[in-house]
Amino acid sequence: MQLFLEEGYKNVTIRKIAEQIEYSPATIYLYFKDKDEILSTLRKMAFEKFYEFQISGHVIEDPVERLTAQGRGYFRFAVENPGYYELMFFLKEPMEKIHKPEDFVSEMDSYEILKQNVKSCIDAGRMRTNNVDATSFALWSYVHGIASLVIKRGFLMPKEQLDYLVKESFEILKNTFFIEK
Amino acid sequence: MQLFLEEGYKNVTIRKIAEQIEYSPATIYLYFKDKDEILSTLRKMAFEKFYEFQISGHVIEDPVERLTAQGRGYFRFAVENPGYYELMFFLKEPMEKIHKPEDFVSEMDSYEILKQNVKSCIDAGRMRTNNVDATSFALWSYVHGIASLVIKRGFLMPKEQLDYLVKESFEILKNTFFIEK
Amino acid sequence: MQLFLEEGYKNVTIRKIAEQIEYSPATIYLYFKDKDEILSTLRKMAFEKFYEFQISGHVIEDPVERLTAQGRGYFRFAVENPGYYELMFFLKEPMEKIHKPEDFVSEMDSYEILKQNVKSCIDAGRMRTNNVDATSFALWSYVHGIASLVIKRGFLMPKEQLDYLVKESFEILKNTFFIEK
Amino acid sequence: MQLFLEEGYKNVTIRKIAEQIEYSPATIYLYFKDKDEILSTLRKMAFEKFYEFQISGHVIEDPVERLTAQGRGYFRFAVENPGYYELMFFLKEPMEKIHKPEDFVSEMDSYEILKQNVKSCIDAGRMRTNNVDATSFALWSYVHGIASLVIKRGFLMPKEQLDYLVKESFEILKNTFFIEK
DNA sequence: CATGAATGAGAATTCATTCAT
DNA sequence: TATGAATGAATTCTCATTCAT
Repeated sequence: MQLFLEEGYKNVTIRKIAEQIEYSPATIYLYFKDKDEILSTLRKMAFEKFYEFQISGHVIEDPVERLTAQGRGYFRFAVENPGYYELMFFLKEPMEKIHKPEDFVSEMDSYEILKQNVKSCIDAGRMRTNNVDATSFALWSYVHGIASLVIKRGFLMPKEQLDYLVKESFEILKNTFFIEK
Repeated sequence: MQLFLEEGYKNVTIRKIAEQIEYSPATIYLYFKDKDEILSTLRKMAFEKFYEFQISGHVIEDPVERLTAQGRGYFRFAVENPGYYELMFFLKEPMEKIHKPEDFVSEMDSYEILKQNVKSCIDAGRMRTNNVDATSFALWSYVHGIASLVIKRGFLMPKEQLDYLVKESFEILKNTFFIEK
Repeated sequence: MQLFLEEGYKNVTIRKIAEQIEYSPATIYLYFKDKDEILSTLRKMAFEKFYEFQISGHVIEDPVERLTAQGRGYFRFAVENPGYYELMFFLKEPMEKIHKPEDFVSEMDSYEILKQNVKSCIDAGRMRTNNVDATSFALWSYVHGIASLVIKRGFLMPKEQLDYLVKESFEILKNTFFIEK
Repeated sequence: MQLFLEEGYKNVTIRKIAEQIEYSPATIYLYFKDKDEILSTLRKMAFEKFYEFQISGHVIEDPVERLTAQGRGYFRFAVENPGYYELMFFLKEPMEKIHKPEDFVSEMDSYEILKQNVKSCIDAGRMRTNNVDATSFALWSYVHGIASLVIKRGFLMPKEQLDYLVKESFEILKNTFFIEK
């Protein structure tokens, strides 16, 4: 994982992994069937770590606050762990061969939490929208979009400007989607 | 480019390019320094094609309609040309070595159009927000987020459901950001 | 052996053997010095099984019938157990290192039976030849040749044609070598 | 080929070939698609060399002499070039993937010559048999059997004894199949 | 302007074997 | 008697790149 995070997908080779962990390449095959299984495992780990981040705000009473916390957590996870995020949402490779539904469990789990939180907000009359599914998808898209641009296009502008735009975007999000108490 | 779009990034090799264009691999090096330069050029081409798509709605009078057209065009471009979109926004490779500002001209050009359109809408009192930069970034994020999820995560749900969520998300976007005439 | 017969020489690996017998690879080395010793043992087993096949017609009174039965048995064994036959007569591998005479005991035993049967036939004045050794070798060659061609080159022609040629070849063998009663 | 003949099939690796020819392994792939294509080519070469051997007695007038010459040529080729013979008749490997009929042309060509020669002998009333196909197959089997035993089992007895048995076997062959002038 | 011929570096994977426990 | 853990040495194959011509 370290290798992946520091050197990027293309540099994750069996040999480099072996070097890193100070074992022989052959040893790796005692624990993983092939390279895909390694990547697939890393992906699962990333989603699990992500899930923990996502449920951390679960205890917050106020639904809007709770949803906001989840969004904030989502964004922070993404920008603080761009490697994980890459693994989770950008990488095509390990996916192509592995379509075992179980591999997408935690991905869907996180999405479920989002939907529950959205539902709470709508039930509490705190959102301008009333369609749980659509709103959840919209919010996910929004935050995922911001995170993606920051990660992949952040270098196009100075950090301060980017931070400002992100902050304001979240402000807009709040103002446009939510109804103040 | 054809090779890239049809076979995906991983299958774009110098040899296959040479075969496709019916020249020898060595010849390619007369026109491009290395593979990165090829990818970088393809990237530029993708952005140029994208720019044309983006500018096509330029003549529309009504600012909201114009902005909406741009958004629609953006989304359609993305889902109809996932190969180009990959090249533009997901691929890390050719970026890493080349940071010549000129390579980002058309990317920024498209962004400028967006900002102009947003400004027109705000000036016409048709948006709930009033910060041009932030709103532009927010809208970009939103649409980019939807497109990204469709492209990279679309297989997680049936097509009809996905289409429905996308449609509703755009509806929400319209309702939350814009003020009806 | 099962592994050998079902998957062919190339697929007999220590690991697969270990899996099959539900022991660890290391355990195998408690019983066999190395892989060659395993193959060599299998070879011996093949020859033993072959030997049983060969003596089965031992009780037949008439010497020609007895010899014919042995030949028929030989051929049937070969085509019905091409795996064993491969192990016995085509495989070079285990031979190269091991030249212990004891490994060839049963091979020679079968050959002895052949010689005895040939001798009985000659003594009974039923063969056109009178040199026991040479005739035995000639018959062995003949039948081994047919079997080899069937096993290794059978795919070159339709099964019916092959069957026909084999049948006729044996007919010729009978007519040319033996004297009718 | 040299490598094959001297070190045997199992030792023919791309790397060793590269070493032998003093080129890099990669270069080999410029001329051959993969290892199978190399082996397949070697096989074809072996059959071509074999064919020349087979055809060499073609000018002999007397049919029995001609057929005998072919048989002698066959046997000599086999024992003098056991490597080639292995490649042609014992090796399973390269065959499995390649079943292009053209690869068996020269194999069949040699067989055709045999059949013609047998036919001449039968027509000349010089054989005890009268079925061209069956007799050809029988003769092929016989000689192939002798050759195979010599190549693969020759070490089981002293050379002189083996030579004696071979000589006598051919004598028997002559006496049992042919009719003296 | 074009390429034939070549390769160094590296990729994933497999296997027989060892040895401390 | 058994093995978990490990590996050195191979294996086939691919790719971007070079350079004399």
